[in-house]
Amino acid sequence: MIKIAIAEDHQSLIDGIELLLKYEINIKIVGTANDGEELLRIVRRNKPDVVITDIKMPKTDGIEATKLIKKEFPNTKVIGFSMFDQQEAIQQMIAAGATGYLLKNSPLEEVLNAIKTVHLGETFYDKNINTKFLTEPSATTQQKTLLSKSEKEILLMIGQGKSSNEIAALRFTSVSTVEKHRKNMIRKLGLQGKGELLRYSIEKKYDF
Amino acid sequence: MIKIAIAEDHQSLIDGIELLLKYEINIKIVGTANDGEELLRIVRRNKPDVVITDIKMPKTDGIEATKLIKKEFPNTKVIGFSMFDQQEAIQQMIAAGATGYLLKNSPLEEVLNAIKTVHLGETFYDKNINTKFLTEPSATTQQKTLLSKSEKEILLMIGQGKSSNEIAALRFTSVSTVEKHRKNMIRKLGLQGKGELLRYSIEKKYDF
DNA sequence: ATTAATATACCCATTAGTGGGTATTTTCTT
DNA sequence: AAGAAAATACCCACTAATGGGTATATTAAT
Repeated sequence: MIKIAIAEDHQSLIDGIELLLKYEINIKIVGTANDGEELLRIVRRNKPDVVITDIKMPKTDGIEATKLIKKEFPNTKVIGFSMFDQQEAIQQMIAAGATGYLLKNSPLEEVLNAIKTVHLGETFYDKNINTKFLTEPSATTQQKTLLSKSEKEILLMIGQGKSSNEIAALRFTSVSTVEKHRKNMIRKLGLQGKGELLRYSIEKKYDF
Repeated sequence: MIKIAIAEDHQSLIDGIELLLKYEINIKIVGTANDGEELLRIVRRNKPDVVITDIKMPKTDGIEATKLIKKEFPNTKVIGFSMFDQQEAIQQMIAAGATGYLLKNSPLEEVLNAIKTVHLGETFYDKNINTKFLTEPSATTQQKTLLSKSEKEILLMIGQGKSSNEIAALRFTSVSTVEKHRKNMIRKLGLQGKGELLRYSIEKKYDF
């Protein structure tokens, strides 16, 4: 019996997966969540063998949730689930400890294949994922260390519409520091133009 | 027997709906599509009684598709399907002829309720939709003529990351004019702060 | 323990965008 | 033809963001 937990902010999709797994006698759904915090509670309580989690979720995102799950329960297998073939998101999920990845525009039956595969300890990546970069550590390493912790934190706030002034106040640092981080990010990401950092942070929220 | 067509760019969700409707003896899925053009072909070929369509889709979006369907087949009922409670999107779908609207974060069973309801000629709106504005024509009318032609054109370019300078050059007008249009839009939309117009234009693209 | 990376904070200069005006011409509506 | 709405274009002033520097303390990695 494989115990499954699902986290995904679209209830309709959870319901679809539940329907799919309903008649699988050796698979049981032990919990579903619409955000990362709820997922964590379910995992701690029901200790599933396999977790399927969306990346973009309220409160705690899938990447953070995966890190925490793997830290507490290293034997629990995690399968990432998202809209697009976003190299960065997939890399981060794998770095966080996921051993499977599914895309939402693939047939639902793939969920079943993925569950069975990762439960055996193997990796499962959706056919539509460009797996080239997974074997090329060069590109991977570059991308991985692109943005630092503070930079990501600031980028998130930029995406929430906050100005450098507001961000500085919230972080108890000077405006110059925030501006410095902005400039460094612009350089690292190869952007140019006034609104481009804002655009980048907004689009990142949606593209996975 | 109610004949259904589904258009939705996430195959997994289509599969979920198919599973749900599988054992409904008086409902039959006559076709599924991942974009608007495909949906049109299915509707012309199989003449479904009820169409369930996502709004944000490749090629032809759900609003356009609905207009074309209702033009050719006025008796076909259309149910809109999208992520969020976006007033504007819902209004446009209703204006295009939809008589039902579902949100993706609602339980999948709602799909069944919606199909049965709209098939009877009634309207069905998801419980989580704020339906106030549907009964208040004042707000509706205001919104419809909010932005003028030039303003929309400029807003689109802003969303593409163009600066006022670039927009002015592309439109063969002065920068002051573009800036004036920006200010008018900011006033009309009730925005404030530097990046907010950019954010508005970007989010408009994604939020439905 | 030493080095590398990150976070902190400032300097100066420039530009894009915003806020608040006015005014003229063009286009649409009736 | 008259009036309303939209598009055009400018004024002044202000702020936030960017580009390009430097410098020091703190953290992380080896």
